[in-house]
Amino acid sequence: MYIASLVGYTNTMPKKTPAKLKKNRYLCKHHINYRHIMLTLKILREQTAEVLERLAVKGLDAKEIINKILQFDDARKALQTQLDNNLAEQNVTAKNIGALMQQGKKEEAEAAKQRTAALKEQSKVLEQQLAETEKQVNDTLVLLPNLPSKLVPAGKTSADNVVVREGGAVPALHDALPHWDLAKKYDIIDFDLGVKLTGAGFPVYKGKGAKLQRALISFFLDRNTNAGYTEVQPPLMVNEASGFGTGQLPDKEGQMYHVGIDNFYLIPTAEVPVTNIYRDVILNPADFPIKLTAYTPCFRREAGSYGKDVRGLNRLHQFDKVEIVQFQLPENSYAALDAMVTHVESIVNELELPYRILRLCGGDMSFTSALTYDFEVFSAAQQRWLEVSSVSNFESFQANRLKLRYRDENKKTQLAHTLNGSSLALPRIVAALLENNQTPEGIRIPKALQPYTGFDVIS
RNA sequence: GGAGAGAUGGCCGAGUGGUCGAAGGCGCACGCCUGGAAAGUGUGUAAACUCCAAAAGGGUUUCGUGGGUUCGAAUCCCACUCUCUCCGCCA
Repeated sequence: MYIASLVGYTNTMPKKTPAKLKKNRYLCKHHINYRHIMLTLKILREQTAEVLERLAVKGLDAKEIINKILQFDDARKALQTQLDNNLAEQNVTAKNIGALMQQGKKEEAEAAKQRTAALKEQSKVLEQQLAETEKQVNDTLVLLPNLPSKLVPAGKTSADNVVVREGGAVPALHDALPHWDLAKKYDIIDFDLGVKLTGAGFPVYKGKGAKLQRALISFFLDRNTNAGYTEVQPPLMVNEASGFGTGQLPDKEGQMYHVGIDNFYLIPTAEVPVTNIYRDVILNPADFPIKLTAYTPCFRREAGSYGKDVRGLNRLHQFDKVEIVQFQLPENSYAALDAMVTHVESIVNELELPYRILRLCGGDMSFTSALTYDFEVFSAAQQRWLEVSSVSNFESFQANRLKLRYRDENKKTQLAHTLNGSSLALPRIVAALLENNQTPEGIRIPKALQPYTGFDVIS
C-alpha cells in the first residue's frame, strides 16, 4: 500500500541567506501546490491509528503532534473558506461597477466601490491569518518523518537492524595491514598530499590507485546500464529548489558545501540532481519505470565525525559514487526495490567481497525513507563492517516535495514513487578490496575488474 | 564583466485596464468519415486549494517571482530571478 508523504513546501528557510537572496522562495501561498499536503492530512485524519503505529516503529510518539496539525488544519480550512467567499463577493461587485458606470448609475457605483473597499480590508486580515495558520500547519508537519513500511523492524539503533542475507567469504589473513598502510606501501593513495592541497578527507589517488578508481566507475556504470539504467551526467552543483526536492534542504543544510556567491550547493550524492530531473513533472503511466544511473563525485562536510570512523577511506569529504535512481508507479515500487537490492548484490558478488545485507530498523533509517537496505562489506584488516550501499524506497515522500506526479486512469494526478541506491560507493569498496586481497605478492584484483584495470595485481 | 531583448497553457503564439483561464495554430484524446489508413471534419484538452457524504456542480488562486497603483491588472509602476543576443574573457 502506498502512503502519501508528509511534507510539502515549508516556510523554513536556511538560516544564513545572502542579503541578495532574502526573498523566501519556499513560502507557500495558500493557492499553490497544497494538494499534496492535503493528501497527507487526509491520511493523518482518516488513518490516525495506522500512522501512529507506523511512527512508533521509529520510536516516535506522534499523537500530540498530529492532533496539533489537525487542529491547525481545521482553522486553516475555515479561514480559506471565509477568504474565498470574501474574494468572490469582491469579484462580483467589481464587475458590476463596470456595468453601472456604463449605465450612468453613478451613485450605485459609488456605493459598490465602498463595499469593495470594506471587503478588501477584511480580505487583507483574513489573508494574513491564513498565512499564519498555514505556517503553523507546515512547521508542524515537517517534523514528521516518512512513514516506515510494514517491513521495517522496530528499533532504535543499528544493533536492531536485521541481517537479511550474507555472502562471500572472509579471507584468513596474517599480519593484515589496514588500507591506509597499504595505500602508502604501494603509493596509490596519498592522504597527506590531499591535506596539503585542500584538507583532511580529500585524498589524492595515484598510479594504479587512480586507475583503480576509473576502473571501478566504468565497471559499475556498465553493470548498471546492462541492467537497464540509462546513464546521465548531471551537474555537480544544484540550486536550492533541487536541494529541497530530495530533502537535503532546509534541515540538512550543514551537510552540504555551499557556494555562497551563486547560492549553489555541491551535491552530497548524485541522487539530488538525478532525482530532480523529474521535479515539477507530470508523467503518464506508460512512462514508467524510469531507471537512471550516474557517476559523480560527492561532497560532504561530515561535520561532527571523528575517530576511527574517519581513518583512511572510511569517511571522506569528497568521494566517488555511482548511483542508481528509479521512478515507479506506487504499486511497483517495492518490487523495484527488491530488484535494486538483487542488482547491487550481484555486483558485490562479482567483486568477491564478503558482504551482508541489512534491513534497517526504524530508528536507523533516514528521515525520508520508507524502507532501506544497507550493504556492508567486511574489512578484514580493520575487522569491521563498512557500509558501501544504501538502497531505499522513499515512496511518495520525495515525490511530494518534487511535485513529481503521473496521471492515473481517471486523469487525476497522483504522486509517483522514487527509489535510489548506491551502485556503488567507491572508497570503502576500495578499502575492502585492498585489505581483503592483500598477499605477499601484492594486492590481487578480482577477475571481473581486470578488464577495466588492465592489471591483475597492485605491487 | 559591459550593452540590449525577452519571460503567456504540453509546444508555438496573440493579447496595453473590465466581456481573458486567456484568440489562433500545433500536439494530444475521443467521435464521424474510410475496407483499413492518410486527408477532412466535430467535440474536448492546465494545475492547485476549497464547498458538497460522493458524483455532478459551485467558489478561490495561478499569464517568471514578490510587491504596488486601481472598484477592477496578463495588460500600468517598482524590485528581484531567469533566458536569449552581441561584445569582452576563457577550458
